[in-house]
Amino acid sequence: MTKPPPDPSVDLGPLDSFIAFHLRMAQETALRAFITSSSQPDFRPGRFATLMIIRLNPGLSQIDVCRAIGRDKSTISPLITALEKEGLILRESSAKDRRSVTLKLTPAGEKALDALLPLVEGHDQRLDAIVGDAKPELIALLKKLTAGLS
Amino acid sequence: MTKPPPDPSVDLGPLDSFIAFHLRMAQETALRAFITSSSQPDFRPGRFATLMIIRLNPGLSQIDVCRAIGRDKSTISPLITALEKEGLILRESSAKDRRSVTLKLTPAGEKALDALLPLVEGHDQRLDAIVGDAKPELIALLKKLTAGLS
DNA sequence: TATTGTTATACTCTATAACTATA
DNA sequence: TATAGTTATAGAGTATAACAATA
Repeated sequence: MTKPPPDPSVDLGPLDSFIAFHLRMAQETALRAFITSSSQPDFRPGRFATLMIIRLNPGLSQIDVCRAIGRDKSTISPLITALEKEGLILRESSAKDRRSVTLKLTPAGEKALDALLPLVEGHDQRLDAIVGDAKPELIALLKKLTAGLS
Repeated sequence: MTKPPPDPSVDLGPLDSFIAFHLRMAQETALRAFITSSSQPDFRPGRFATLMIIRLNPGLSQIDVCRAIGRDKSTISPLITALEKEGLILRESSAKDRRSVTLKLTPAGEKALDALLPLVEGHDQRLDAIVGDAKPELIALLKKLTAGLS
């Protein structure tokens, strides 16, 4: 059976006034909606975010990517390896620090990212439509939470 | 190595204006902060939410719990089994529908939940302090997202 | 036929720890 | 000593599918 939709008829008590609870519900629901709507089996938010960050910050290292998206280096390693195998990114060892690598997109990577962008934008427009004018404030609050809890 | 803190110096481009991205960052950060601060190995948000919902809605079935927290029944089953084994909840088969069970807390379950509550409240007060007056609006927006995407 | 609950299984995401190589 | 990256491994958390019992 599939995951049932949330049922507001149940009394949530204090849960209903917890930011953390609603944060989780919204995030999970949004992720699920995204996966369903994209229907691209090989396409997960982490892939997109990584490609985008590399495009915008060519030459950064893996550890920089980790910091940007808040993951450990061991989490990023296999993803980077996969993207390289698929010919979407290039790794060169850094001249300055030979422990680290510099990352950039290949032309194929640029193309792949361009193809994904409308998909992601389409999804986020659904979210935009739901929150309406409050979007800037919502994003500001979410950023404050992320920063304030780090 | 540990997960590094988010680094705002990286250019996120369009990512920075995606609700979904910040939703994910905030939720993950909040979860991590919660686990760190509670430092109760056996205590995870899902356990707390389940106990609380059963307290407030005694007599509901497992499928009702699933709907309330947006999980599949196969996800809830082992959790309910564990809570019963620990003597925190009681299951009786429903008189009305013998396929389903009715759930309620035992006295030990009430006590366990009471012990957990301050921990959870303490954590959410951290979030409250960060968002300040905007809390009601934030929760309203998150609920709208959850409802609108279901 | 549909639903409640269980179970087996698998998948995704994540981190820790131990390692190499460099700094 | 500390950091960048790899790899092996393990642990949450989740769902799908098949099933039994019941509706």
